[in-house]
Amino acid sequence: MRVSVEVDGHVVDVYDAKCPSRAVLEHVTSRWAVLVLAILLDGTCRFSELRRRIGGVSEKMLAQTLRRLERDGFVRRVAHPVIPPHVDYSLTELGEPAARQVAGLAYWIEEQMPAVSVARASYDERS
Amino acid sequence: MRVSVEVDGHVVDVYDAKCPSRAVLEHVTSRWAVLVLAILLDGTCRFSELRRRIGGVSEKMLAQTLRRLERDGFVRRVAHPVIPPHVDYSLTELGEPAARQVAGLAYWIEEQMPAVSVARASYDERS
DNA sequence: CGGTATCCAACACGATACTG
DNA sequence: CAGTATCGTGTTGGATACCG
Repeated sequence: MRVSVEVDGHVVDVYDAKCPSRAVLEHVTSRWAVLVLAILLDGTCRFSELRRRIGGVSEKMLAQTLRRLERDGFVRRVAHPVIPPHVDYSLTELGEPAARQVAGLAYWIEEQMPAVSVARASYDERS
Repeated sequence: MRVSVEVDGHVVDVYDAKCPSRAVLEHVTSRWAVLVLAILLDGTCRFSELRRRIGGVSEKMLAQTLRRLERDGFVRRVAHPVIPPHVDYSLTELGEPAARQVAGLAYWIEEQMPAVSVARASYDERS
């Protein structure tokens, strides 16, 4: 099963659920990954600072998100051998353009919120 | 709770879980919405054709995804009053740039898959 | 501080059956 | 054809407790 789409003169193939790139896309656009990437655009950040700035994320989910992004090569994890522990997270060369696109989408959506509200009001009225 | 990020000279604010734009972002980047938007970039499409081209999506989830995108103003639904029913889905003026960004990200990720594989191999080896 | 392990609730999702 | 309704389940995700 293949889905071919043209974007800016390029052909995009989105395969079925078993396509590996679809999994990566889901990692990057997942609930917490979007926010992690956006924050890391600001620069290196520690675990607990990420947790504080995102707000509402559990330790478990943040750790899971970070490990997945690290494994895919978007995030770099540097653990300093000190006590108490000190771990820095930052974007890799691969992660930065990803973060930029994701954050760009977030920014664009925020700009469009008035239009979205209008559309919703219109939809809800018809129903 | 506020997260400020600079992207291309703009300041992006990603608020906490109650921020309305965060919900819209999740709608647009959700599992099936990404694929629906990508396909609709190709042009108008009927319900069953969407279902066929995506592959692996249930009627329920496709309907739910389409309704959410329609309500947010990204997708236009046109029902022709004929028997058997004929319903066309297409992108709105708001939906097209959204679809372009999402599909662009999907395309970019697919390009980076070799790098992702290398990163994964490296990560898995260290563990 | 920066996690992991465990448990449990909510819900996302799919399968199936049914309808205008 | 284009859905809706209902049900069952598997995964997601939060809370809590604990560890190096």
